[in-house]
Amino acid sequence: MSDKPTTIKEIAKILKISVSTVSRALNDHSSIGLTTKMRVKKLASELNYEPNQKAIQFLHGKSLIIGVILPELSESFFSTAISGIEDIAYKRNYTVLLAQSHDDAEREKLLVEKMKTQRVDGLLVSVSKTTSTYEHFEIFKKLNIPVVFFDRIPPIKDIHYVASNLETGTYEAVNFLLKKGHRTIGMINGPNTLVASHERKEGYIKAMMSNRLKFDPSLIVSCDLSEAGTIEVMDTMLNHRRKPTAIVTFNDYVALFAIRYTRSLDLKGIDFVSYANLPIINYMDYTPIASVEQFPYKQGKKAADILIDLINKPKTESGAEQAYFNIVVESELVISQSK
Amino acid sequence: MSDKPTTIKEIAKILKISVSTVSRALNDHSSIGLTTKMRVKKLASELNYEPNQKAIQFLHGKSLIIGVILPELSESFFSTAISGIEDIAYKRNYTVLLAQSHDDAEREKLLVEKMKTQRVDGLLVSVSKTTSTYEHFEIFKKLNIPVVFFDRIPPIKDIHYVASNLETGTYEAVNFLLKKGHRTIGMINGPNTLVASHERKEGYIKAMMSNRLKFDPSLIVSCDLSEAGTIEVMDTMLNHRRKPTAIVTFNDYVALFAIRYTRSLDLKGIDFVSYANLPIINYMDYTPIASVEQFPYKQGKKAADILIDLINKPKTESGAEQAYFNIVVESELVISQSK
DNA sequence: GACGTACGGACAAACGTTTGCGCAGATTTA
DNA sequence: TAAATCTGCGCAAACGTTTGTCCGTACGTC
Repeated sequence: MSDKPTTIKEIAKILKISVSTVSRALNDHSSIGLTTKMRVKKLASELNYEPNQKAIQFLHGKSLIIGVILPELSESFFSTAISGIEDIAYKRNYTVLLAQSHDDAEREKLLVEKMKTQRVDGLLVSVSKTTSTYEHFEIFKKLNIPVVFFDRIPPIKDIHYVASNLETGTYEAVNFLLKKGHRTIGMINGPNTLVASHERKEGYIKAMMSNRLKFDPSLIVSCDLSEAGTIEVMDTMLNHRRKPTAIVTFNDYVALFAIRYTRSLDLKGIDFVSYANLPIINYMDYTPIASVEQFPYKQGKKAADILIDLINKPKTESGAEQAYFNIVVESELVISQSK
Repeated sequence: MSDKPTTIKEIAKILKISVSTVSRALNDHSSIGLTTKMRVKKLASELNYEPNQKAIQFLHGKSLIIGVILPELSESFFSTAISGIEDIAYKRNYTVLLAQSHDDAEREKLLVEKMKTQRVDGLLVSVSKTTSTYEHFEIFKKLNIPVVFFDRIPPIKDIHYVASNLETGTYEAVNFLLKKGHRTIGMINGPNTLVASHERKEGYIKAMMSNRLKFDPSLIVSCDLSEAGTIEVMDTMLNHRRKPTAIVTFNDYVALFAIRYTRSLDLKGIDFVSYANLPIINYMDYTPIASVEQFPYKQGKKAADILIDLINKPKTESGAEQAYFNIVVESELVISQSK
């Protein structure tokens, strides 16, 4: 009784009907009589019958598992995203096979292998910072397993991805600062290799243009995002012939470093705007006055939805043009509660 | 070629040997000749053969999946824990089926159902705050599927669990403060209903006792952990006839609230010790001088290890005494880098 | 030359489920 | 009344792998 789970066979034997009839009855197949259906369902629930998912998945050649590879599970942005991913996967009857690369390209490669071995039906990836080659994802294309990239998009063509467009939010951010009266706005940007850096820059430029202001490229500086790097570029900024009265920072960490540094210099009056990565920022004293929100939860949901859509999409005939999802979740400026 | 994955059958056909021979060859069975083994393995790797896990799992009646139900994936403590869980699961060839209850007892019940349907081999649970009945876990006992509770332990007997003992860390914390010369140490504790509050209190008392100091119960105050609540109890503390020179706070949030409040009052010289929940705390200016670390990553690893051990343990004969794992991960005081 | 004994490999069953096909009996249609 | 259609159900194959059993060949022993 409390040993092995009930199978469809046992039900068939007890009811003295065939296994196929039981199966069809449980699946409400039209060719089964109402009375038979009732009898089967009744007994099934009495015996606590649960269909063996493994058998079904095996039969259908589907695993109902989506692989998710993220750089760091403990980072707020990603753990929020995974929350969205899980919610969608759950809703659509998929299981999440979770793994983290710890921003290590080698480990990422291994994980991709593992996902292949586990025969995931689809893969959701936010590539590690150190990943520079992308052949390991090609295998999935060959196997017809959809891959959706998420947030950190590799610079290759013909891929599905979901990412936030930081241009919009940046545009709003700079606009906001201009409206507040700032005229010299600095930007601590990330490495030029990142798409995200480019978007920030574009947003900045567009905001200046649409306000008919001259764009001064020297006010945008690149930074490796470390504390030392931040301090270095802050020095550059502060010694600039046009010292900024407001600074847009690449992320909350950079903002924290920069704010701490200005305060250590007893500098006041510089307004900071950042990009929301850290929930805790709300609990702090000296924080950016506004923040570009990227909605990781929403992004995660969207990415999972697309991936599962792709999995269930009828096969494209070979040669047919494949459509690639390039979903952009618009970022948005959120102004901090004044305290 | 690039369509369906290679199967053992195809290898057999190409090599004109039987499927079983191929299987045994790949598994290094002793009854297969060396030359055959070589030929099989060579072809297998050429064809990128990967054993179909679903088929194997199905055959063995094992899913190789462990279910993990946590209250909130986006909370740092839990996302760090899941990181540890995943690392162990990965290492031991298990897959993590992840779900979050959002601290909702109803949803938790549903998830437990779902896990049963998915036929997980084991379940790892940190119960939701609102869970008050525990029958939904009984089913697993009946089905002989091990359940390991994690961090948030339900108040029932005969269960496996892994949790941290905050008493040790608290003891160290208070001791540390005493050694630093503090004699009046306050504690902002959580609701009395929580086991965790009790452990903190015990640690506090033991530290005082072992230093032959009088324990003043009025120095320990209960708090609802909100900002308003924190400020309220801080007022109580600060107006206490014995104003504390050091305060142990229930968690980092409370510490932040309290520190912010003292600074808004221009109060200096109070040392804070907290319990580590937030990684970001390291990036901040005014932080606790020390922190009781609970090692969620380590806890997660331990819990996953125990669960998988239980899964693979030979069945206990009915009637035999079942041993329950009650693992306590000691908490530990970590002193902040002086800056 | 009859025997035991390795060795290398094949055969087939089993896991639980779905599903195409076929086959009765009952009902409707011509 | 015979033929066509419908209804309800059973048979058996299939998914990929492991594993117990059996079979044939070659070798060595008495």
